[in-house]
Amino acid sequence: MTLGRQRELVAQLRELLFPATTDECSSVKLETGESTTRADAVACGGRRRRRASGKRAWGHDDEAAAGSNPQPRCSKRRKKQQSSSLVTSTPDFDGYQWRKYGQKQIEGAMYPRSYYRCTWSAEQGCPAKRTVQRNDDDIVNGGVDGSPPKYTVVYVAEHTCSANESMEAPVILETTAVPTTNDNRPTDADDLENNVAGPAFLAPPETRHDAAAAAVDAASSPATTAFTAGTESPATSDDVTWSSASDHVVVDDYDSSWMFAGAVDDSWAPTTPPVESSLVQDMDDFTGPIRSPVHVAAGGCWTIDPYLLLVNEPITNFLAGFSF
DNA sequence: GAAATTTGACCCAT
DNA sequence: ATGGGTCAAATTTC
Repeated sequence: MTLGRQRELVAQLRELLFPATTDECSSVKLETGESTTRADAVACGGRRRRRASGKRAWGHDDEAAAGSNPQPRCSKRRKKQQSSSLVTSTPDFDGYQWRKYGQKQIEGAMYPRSYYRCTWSAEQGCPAKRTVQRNDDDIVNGGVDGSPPKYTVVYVAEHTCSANESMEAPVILETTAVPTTNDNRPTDADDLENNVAGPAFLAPPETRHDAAAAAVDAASSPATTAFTAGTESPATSDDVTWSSASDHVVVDDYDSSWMFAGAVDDSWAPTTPPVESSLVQDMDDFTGPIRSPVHVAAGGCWTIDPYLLLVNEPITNFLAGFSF
């Protein structure tokens, strides 16, 4: 593979992983499409729904809701809005913090679709949303060969939230469990911790708990574990079995896991041999966030360090995990 | 008690 | 009429 080709693939990957950071960081969206939303539809009379058989008396709800929701829903027509989608086995690791606001069983789909909006949608009016749905073919591919389940993630609208935690902190694209102590890391890694994944981005305990479920979920891959901070797992872990093989970092060329595992290891300890199992934390022992230096600041946006991507060769294998 | 998630109802586009 | 997206009360979790 030529360097140029690799860079091209890196650019594509960046688009996939940061579909919302389009202004400075990207200009192309892969697999773009149209989706609908009411969130930013035209202003109108502000009609509000009323439950026919509410679980609670409504009476005051119109006023209360109007007070809590400064931008009452008022659309008469859904506005077409551009979206981008990708297929990934690690849907959580997109660098933003999301709050789930709904889940629905989709007609003809085996798994429900989860709806998320930016955590800062209320505070900052960020319109970004996404849906996550596990692919149907997981029942065939995921359960037999041990490959992680794939999720189709559709992003709608771009983040307008300012330089808050979601941007200051990078994507936690970690797929390996790394001790949170600094003992095993060089100074530059410490800097990365402080600057890239500072305390501001540490997920609240409950979120980390959910992320742990995601980790277990992603751990269905024989080679890796996954973890994130700030997002919750769209998948349930009840259909996942924990693999003890995750105790070891193994570069897996099947999906994205290989990249982050290997890349992280190389960057966190550039002068040392590949991480040993002793450096990898058992999920059972995991108590803190996992940080990844895979993403670096570039032009005000968080992006992927091309070097780290190029550390490992089989990038095409990784990219094959996405749908183009 | 606060925050996040769950879940059934509601609403709109097709 | 129906499917999909959203709301918001109830529930769960910490």
